[in-house]
Amino acid sequence: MQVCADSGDTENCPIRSVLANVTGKWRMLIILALEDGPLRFGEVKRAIGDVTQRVLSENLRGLQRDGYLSRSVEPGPPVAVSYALTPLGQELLEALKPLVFWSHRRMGSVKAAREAFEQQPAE
Amino acid sequence: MQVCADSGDTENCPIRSVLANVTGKWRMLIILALEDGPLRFGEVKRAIGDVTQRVLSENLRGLQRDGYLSRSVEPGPPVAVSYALTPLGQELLEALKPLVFWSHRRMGSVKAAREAFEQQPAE
DNA sequence: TCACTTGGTTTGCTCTAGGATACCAGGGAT
DNA sequence: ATCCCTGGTATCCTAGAGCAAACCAAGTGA
Repeated sequence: MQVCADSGDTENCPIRSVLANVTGKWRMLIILALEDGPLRFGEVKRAIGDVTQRVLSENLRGLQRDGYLSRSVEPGPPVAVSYALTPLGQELLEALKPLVFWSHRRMGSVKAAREAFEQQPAE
Repeated sequence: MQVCADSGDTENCPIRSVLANVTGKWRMLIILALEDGPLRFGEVKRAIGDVTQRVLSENLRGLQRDGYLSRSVEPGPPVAVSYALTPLGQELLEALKPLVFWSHRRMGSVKAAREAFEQQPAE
């Protein structure tokens, strides 16, 4: 495969320089939330549920910075700010899907492994 | 798609309960390093490059806990401990590949977006 | 004038992943 | 006796992600 994981070439390792910014507790959730079209700030917040405004706006800015989503302000009476996936963000979403589907199918196996491991730290 | 990202149902959200443990700075790298067969502790460390023993053994334990890899000790004169992907771990690797390939192809776009964003915080 | 909405920012805290360094145990080799 | 090899563990510390709660600004409506 030869993807990296070798030599401390952090700068040119796609995992370290790209994927590291997709991890974190919220970013994947935000990208998935935007799958079906643009959402406003409050809608994203409601979709995810338990994220604070500060953390959400931080993460949105981070995703915008990496080019995954765009931010547009429509200055109606109550200022409306909406976020949408860019083409790059949609590509990322597609690349992400196999992983998301897999985790959905295998969640049970992982939880079982977890419990099994907890019970026998013997040996 | 309907994968979660809605309602604070953390427990049954595959992203939060499964994928959150694959993130972190080292775990993907470890899984990729083990793609071509079992490796011993020192070999994993050398493959990744700049990880401390403490952090590496923590992460290996975490991946073992979730059932992605197995640990086997062969008590030769210098004790040899080797790690290998389990079938579950290999499935995870397959699900991970599209994302890894994508990040490899698009690393340039992401870096460009990053630079463009830094230069115009105007407006 | 005051309260309410949306979409934030600011301050200050906590919690945990990760980092540096040292030590340990079993068995060589010298 | 002493030092090296393996694969760790023990301690202590730092930095950054995330949290809570307050504040802010523009506009609306009563």
